[in-house]
Amino acid sequence: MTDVNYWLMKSEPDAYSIDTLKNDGVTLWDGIRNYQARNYMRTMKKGDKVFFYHSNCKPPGIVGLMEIIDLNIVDPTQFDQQSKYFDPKSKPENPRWDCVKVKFLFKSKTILSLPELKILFNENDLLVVKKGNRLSILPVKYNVAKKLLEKIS
DNA sequence: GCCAACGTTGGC
DNA sequence: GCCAACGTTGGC
Repeated sequence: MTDVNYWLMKSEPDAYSIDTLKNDGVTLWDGIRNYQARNYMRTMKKGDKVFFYHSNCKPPGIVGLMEIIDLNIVDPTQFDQQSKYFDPKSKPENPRWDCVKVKFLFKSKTILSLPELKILFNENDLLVVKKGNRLSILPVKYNVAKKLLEKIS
């Protein structure tokens, strides 16, 4: 076993793409407004690896790998009235949403598309292949992660 | 653009 | 606490 955990995080490439992350190097993964996704983030550890998934695009799929470098950061967008992620119910003395900081590691040599993922895995192995799955942050099992890494490296 | 899945909200 | 209505995600 290993103490590194693996995750998958989705982003629409129009909003934030793997190329933008490659250019930025590091970024704050803000705007998460789903409790289950937030709770997964709270269990992350520094050094965990994250598959970057492009959603709502053609084709959707895994486009790269990143690493968790910082944890438990209060999401600043929840207090920003100009932000689409502004949450009027969240109070600075008791913030509702937090986020992690990630670092770019590498781009997939070729995109590992959702159709390919569906051939390789069932929904018990990898939740992103489940029809109607809307969770933007998912845990990835170690043996599944190993297989994914082989495919994108 | 459609719609399935499912989380959230609010009336009661 | 139930549940219908509504909103969002995201594949197709």
